Amino acid sequence: MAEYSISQLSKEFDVTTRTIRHYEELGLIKPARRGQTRVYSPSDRTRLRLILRGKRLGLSLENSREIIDMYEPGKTNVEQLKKLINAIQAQRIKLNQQLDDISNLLTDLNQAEADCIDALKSTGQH
Amino acid sequence: MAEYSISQLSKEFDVTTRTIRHYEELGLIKPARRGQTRVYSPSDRTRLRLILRGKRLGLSLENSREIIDMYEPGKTNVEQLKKLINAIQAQRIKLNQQLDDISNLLTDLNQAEADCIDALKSTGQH
DNA sequence: GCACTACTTTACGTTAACGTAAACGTCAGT
DNA sequence: ACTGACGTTTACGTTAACGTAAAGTAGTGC
Repeated sequence: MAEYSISQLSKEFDVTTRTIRHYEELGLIKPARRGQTRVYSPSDRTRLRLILRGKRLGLSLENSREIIDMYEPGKTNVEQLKKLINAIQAQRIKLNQQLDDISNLLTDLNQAEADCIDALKSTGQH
Repeated sequence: MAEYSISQLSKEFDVTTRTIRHYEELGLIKPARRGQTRVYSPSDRTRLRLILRGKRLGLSLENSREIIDMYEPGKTNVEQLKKLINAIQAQRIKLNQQLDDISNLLTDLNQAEADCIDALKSTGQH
């Protein structure tokens, strides 16, 4: 019914509730409240997903906030938009660098694995 | 002549000398010494490159050390080799996840940028 | 009514990855 | 002999991203 508790999200994404509250302290998520209890909307859930994706990519939470905020039009200020486009471009460059890194690392891993397998073979064992 | 000073490497890779020494404290690089001065070989330089690549991918230094150590045959112990192959496989899974993340993020960025440009157009400005 | 469970706030603790400062050695140039 | 430029060690400081413990609230089952 498009509504989540903190422990539900915590289980779904395998993070502690402390972590989720921490993101709120930093202003990354702003769940509604029923009484004093946090109530998360699908949109809140999406933000959490994006934050965690950012983490997997090695972004800081501050960095993730900026990126996530790009998706929300909000400020229709021209200068703001131009800044955003620049930020997007910068981010794209970083990501392409990461793609390159990953590609190289994968190649290296293949090589390392092949070496391992060779070494295993030469021991006569399996 | 296949030999580098700490400041040379620091400039080449745009990190501080403190950072390079820190990696040595953690046992990630073991440069030779001329007197008490550090002397880096091409192999040391490569290790540094790999560490920094790991950083860009969001790996911990500890994590990077493990990966880098995969490249050096060294232990021809069968169990060791099998453990390495497993580690490599795990790493590969993480990297493929990252590839997915990046691909998604790039798509999102394209969308965000398109939205920005649309917003700019509608203001009549350029 | 009482235990249980899930939620809350407050606040100090911890770890990784360096930053930064102090105090010193060594060699090249003037 | 003095001044930089570059190197060294030692050691405390800092920031991000939570962990962890304490103490309280609020509904649910029996």
